[in-house]
Amino acid sequence: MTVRTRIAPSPTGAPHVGTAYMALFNLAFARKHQGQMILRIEDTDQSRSTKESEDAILSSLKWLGLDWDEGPDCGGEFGPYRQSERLEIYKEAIQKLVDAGYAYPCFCTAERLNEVRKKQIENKQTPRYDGHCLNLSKEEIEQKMQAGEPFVYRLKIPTEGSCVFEDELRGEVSIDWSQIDHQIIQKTDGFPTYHLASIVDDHHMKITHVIRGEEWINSTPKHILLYEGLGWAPPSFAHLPLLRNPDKSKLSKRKNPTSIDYYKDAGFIPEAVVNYLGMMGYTLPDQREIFDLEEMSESFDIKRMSLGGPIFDIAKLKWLNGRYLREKLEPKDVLNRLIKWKANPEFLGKILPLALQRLETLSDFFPLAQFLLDDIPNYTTDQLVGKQEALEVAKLLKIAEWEMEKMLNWDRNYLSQLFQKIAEVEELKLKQVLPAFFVAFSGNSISLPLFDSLALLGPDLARTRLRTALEKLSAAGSGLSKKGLKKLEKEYMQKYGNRID
RNA sequence: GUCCCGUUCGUCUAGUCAGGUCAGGACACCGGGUUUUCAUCCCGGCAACAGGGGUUCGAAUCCCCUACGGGACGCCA
Repeated sequence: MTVRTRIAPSPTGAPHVGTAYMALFNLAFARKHQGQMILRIEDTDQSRSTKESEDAILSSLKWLGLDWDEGPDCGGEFGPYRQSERLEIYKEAIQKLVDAGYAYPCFCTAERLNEVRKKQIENKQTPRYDGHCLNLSKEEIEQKMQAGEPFVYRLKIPTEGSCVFEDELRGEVSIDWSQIDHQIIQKTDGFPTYHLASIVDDHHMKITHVIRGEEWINSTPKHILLYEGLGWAPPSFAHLPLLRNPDKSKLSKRKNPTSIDYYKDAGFIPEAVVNYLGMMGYTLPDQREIFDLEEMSESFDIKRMSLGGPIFDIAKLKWLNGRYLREKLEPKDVLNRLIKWKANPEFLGKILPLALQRLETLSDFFPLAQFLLDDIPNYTTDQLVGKQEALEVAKLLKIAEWEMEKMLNWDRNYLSQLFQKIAEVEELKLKQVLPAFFVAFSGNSISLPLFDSLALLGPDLARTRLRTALEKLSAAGSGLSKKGLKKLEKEYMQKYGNRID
């Protein structure tokens, strides 16, 4: 039997290093066993999935050199590789599950479900569907469906006993069925949820080994049950540890740059990033620390994974990147990388119009442009705060961070509108709002036009700079307190609308 | 709250499966050397088996309990 693994990113945001991490290990495993890795797009959430995100994820993984054998871009024997194009297959599976008594329609409204959940939490129970629609008669179901009532399909969970499965890394895992919710497998919009779609696809795409994040352990019983209901043999499961923030929580963009694009923009080279990810939770048998995917694959043994969640340490990544630049690459290669990165006519050409009026000699150019080439510019907290109140500055920075997350398009126009809006809502003049941002983004109170610069800087570096500024304020004791942050968040939601993550 | 998973230097980890070398390496940090500065490079140092109980001649390693950390509990994935 050919080993087949997969990565299944959801195209709902920036390409995440966690996706790259999973891709790397899936790939190493597949390569070791002369198998294939496929890439499948899990776009069953119609409201959040975007083509832009899908393209960004594919191109980031390619940049890293983590390539797949079958996928939406290159096709393959078991396509299509985009779940939104496989709806008929899921419909069929759901019908099969209903017929076999493993799934049932549910007509409960969101309001009722919220209420039930609220009560359960109050009573310190695990929130779980109460089985209300399980008791509907055939006639009732038919009547409701005929009347066009919206409904979902749920998975029927055994009432007693437990699900025991084998995790390749952890051994036997046992979870009581009483802990498992009657998972929705088809939503009101007719789309399947992740759980259903992924197991149907894994089966049809002949996936033999599901290697995924630890966050999925608790839903594995649902998946096993789905396999059973469909009469299919489940693949083997291996749950890898999750990458962590320095505070040990799951890696998140609030606390750490998580976008692969950030590392690209900040001047890391793909080989070093991949190598670094490979040493998170894993060591080669001979303990060498410089290695590429091929070397890793040769000796790869998933059993060597260590299970404690590794903290993503940018300092070590930088050291490793440095070693690549001076040991693995020739100077001419470094030069080529530099050119490909930002030292090219396209990029510099975009900066030039912004700097031109400020030039007396050519030598004035690079100092002005420097902050667009830097990872993080240098400045003091005093410079950042200027003549304003430190706390006000912190609030503005935080609001901008939240607002930037809502941006669909990263261009000058949207950025300009963003700051206009903040000025308006905060009842300030734009020139009162901007000084701190000049310093946070450029390291200087005098700089190139802000919005144009930000457009060139890109969302990932921009966000990191905001976070750095906020951290500087906190370190100086003049940042937002936990309480202050909560209050600000509340005010923000009133004045600017909901936040998105 | 309930359940699941985890726990070796500050961080990444080797050693655990087949109990028996001063618990090894790397990052960071500190000190020294090379270098006109800095960086690189070289040398040295600091620093860990979460706690308790068992099993054993012997436990980081096997078993149990506790603590701590993380994750899951969505018509998200």
